[in-house]
Amino acid sequence: MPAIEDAAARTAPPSGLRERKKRRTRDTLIRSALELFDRKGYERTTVDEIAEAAEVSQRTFFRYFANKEEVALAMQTSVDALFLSTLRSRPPAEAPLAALRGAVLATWEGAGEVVESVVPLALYMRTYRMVESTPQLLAARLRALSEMEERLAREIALREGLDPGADPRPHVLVAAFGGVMRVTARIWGERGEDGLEDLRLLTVAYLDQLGPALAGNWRA
Amino acid sequence: MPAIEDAAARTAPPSGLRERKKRRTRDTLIRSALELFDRKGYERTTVDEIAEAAEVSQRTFFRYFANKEEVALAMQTSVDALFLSTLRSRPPAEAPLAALRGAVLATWEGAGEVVESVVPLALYMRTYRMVESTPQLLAARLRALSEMEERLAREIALREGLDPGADPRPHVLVAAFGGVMRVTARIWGERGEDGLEDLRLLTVAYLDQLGPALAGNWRA
DNA sequence: GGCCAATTGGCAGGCACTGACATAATCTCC
DNA sequence: GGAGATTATGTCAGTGCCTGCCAATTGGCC
Repeated sequence: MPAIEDAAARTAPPSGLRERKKRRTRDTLIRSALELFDRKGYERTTVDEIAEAAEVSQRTFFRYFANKEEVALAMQTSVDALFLSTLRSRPPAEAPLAALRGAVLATWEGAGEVVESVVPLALYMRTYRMVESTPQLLAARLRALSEMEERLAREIALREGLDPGADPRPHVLVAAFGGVMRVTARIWGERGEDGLEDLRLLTVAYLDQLGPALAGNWRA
Repeated sequence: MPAIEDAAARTAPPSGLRERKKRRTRDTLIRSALELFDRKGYERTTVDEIAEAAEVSQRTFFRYFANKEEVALAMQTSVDALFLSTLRSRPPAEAPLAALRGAVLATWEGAGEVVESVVPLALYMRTYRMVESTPQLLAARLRALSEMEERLAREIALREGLDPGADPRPHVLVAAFGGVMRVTARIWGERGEDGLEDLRLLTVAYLDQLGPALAGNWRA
């Protein structure tokens, strides 16, 4: 059930009845879980409750998701996959940082559809914030992002025709980029704004500060 | 048991017998845990085994550490605290990034002592690598680093006389810096080198790539 | 309809973690 | 140096996450 398979399953047309049913079960589990989390909080929701709401056994839940965290992060995982494929389709002439920046913004354009096919967008946004404020979920999310960065670095190295094992720049760039993305996510979560548009603006503003922030002396 | 208290307890001279005994129990728990983790692996070590090795009840273990992850990361938490205080004692004239860079290197100078007072340095280094390769621990570690970054950003803002809520630069700088630190930790972990010196060299090399990596076009 | 493979449910059990209460060890003050 | 307050520890019972195992059900295919 890694992200790659999810993306494939979501992209490929559902072949038989079996596949379609699995997809439906999975989506139902996600929707049930996120609604319960939203209503009662993550920690006070048990896996049994999620399974019951989705009308499957607890055992089946764990066949779809390795653990409780995974279902909470399922939609973000989908968006991550979308981001990666968006990056791949960026014009090769773009500079690395520009490509990353462009890919984020483009992803958030199309993310709405992907999300809405499973859960209401508003619920997703509340989940996004819940992740930021729930220690266990934040930890899991950060780990997922760390794996994501590894993939991004490889992608950037590929674009630039570099060996990612030899040249540090892809890793360093992606690390800096990822760092900024996390800061904006956190700060956006702390503020009360629900809108995706606020998140976009914040991201752009912060990304544009990367250069100035690294400049030697701010007081000059 | 947050990092702040630990640092205080470790710095302040143990007042009474009670305090000394608590410190000893805590250190014994850490040592027992890290040795077991090193020998049998993190997941295959139970809290009961750790408690037994330290000759306390399981319940007592959980009075010293909120969870199994915490004891695994205890030493890194101490080093983090050392890093923060090292940063505070940096000359105010230093530019932000230079201060961070200087503080890391200085910290690793003094970290040996802090660590050795509880566990052998070699065991600590193996633990460091174990964290990188154990998903659950890595997640917890990344979360701790994220909190650390928040503190660092406040510290940088203080140095520069800025309002961290208004000026994005402290957060952005620290995020980029933290990103690079994580990349070096991961890459160092993937390679086979045990030495702290290798980690130092890698860190310096990667930090120096921050500027070039952000430059518009690498192929120019 | 009937065989094969995949999916699901039910159950038992391990392990992390918590609340409640009793016991034992330190501390304080006289 | 002992009584009483304070704090640390142990024991026990219980909850919830997660897994292995086997039986039952369901969809794919001839």
